[in-house]
Amino acid sequence: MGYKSSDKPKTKHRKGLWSPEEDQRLRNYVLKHGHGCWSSVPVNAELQRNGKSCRLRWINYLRPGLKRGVFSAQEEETILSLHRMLGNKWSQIAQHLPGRTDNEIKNYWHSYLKKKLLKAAEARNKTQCSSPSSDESVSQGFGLPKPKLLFAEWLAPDDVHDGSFANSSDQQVAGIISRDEFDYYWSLDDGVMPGYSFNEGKLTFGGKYDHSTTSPSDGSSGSHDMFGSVFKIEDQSPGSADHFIDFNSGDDMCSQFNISSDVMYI
DNA sequence: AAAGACAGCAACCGCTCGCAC
DNA sequence: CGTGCGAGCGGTTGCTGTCTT
Repeated sequence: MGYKSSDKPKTKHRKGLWSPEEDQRLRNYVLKHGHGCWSSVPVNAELQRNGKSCRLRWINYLRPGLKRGVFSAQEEETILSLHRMLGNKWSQIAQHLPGRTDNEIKNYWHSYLKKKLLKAAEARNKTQCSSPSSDESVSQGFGLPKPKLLFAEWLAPDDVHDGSFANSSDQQVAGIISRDEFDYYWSLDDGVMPGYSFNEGKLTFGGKYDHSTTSPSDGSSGSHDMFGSVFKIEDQSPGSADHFIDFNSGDDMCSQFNISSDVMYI
């Protein structure tokens, strides 16, 4: 690995902060020619940076349509909801926040949201340390508002599109979908989901989370790996077929989501 | 006013993945 | 099938501005 000193590439790439001139060069070049192959961008744009650095600068700072400034409460809640589902998949989270970059979201998480979660957890632990049910604090997601996951299959199209369902459904569905995430954030016996039960790894409602269909082929699919499971939604209308979201399929599960406001539709 | 501590953010680094050969 | 290369991602680092002592 690595080069002997005599074999090192001749080009000395600049590092550190970008100057306004460099930004201007990169912006002009990409807007005019597109980036194409990033490794050729610095050469063509006469920048003493490497392609990787150019790409990052463009994506995180120069790209048109970027939203700068503080995150709104709605964006914050979206990040929290998605992070509970996806973990540190910043690029996937960023896809649901137009104008925000993965780097920005990641920084925001590390500098603010993570601390906020910890504080909330501490506060909850303090208030509940005398309570007999310590698990409850965990199942309620550090005291944060529960994400609202709605299954579009169940909704009238109008409801899905105008969001009215979302505004009236807080007591109908609130939660997220992996089994352990259920354990973690979803209090199934707290009455918010009448008619739903969770038995032997199966969530039974109109649809069910069928843990028995989990593929064991990938040993890495631990019990905390929602992607190692198949989420099965049974349409409640007679004669209709079951629907699966197969987290083993390799498909980007986010592509199957439609997020509107703070509500995620499947 | 100066120095140290801290927080936020931009950028770098190392790794993985996909693709072409 | 193995190798090389480019792109993309996530963790980490380090710079800079602000706050505290």
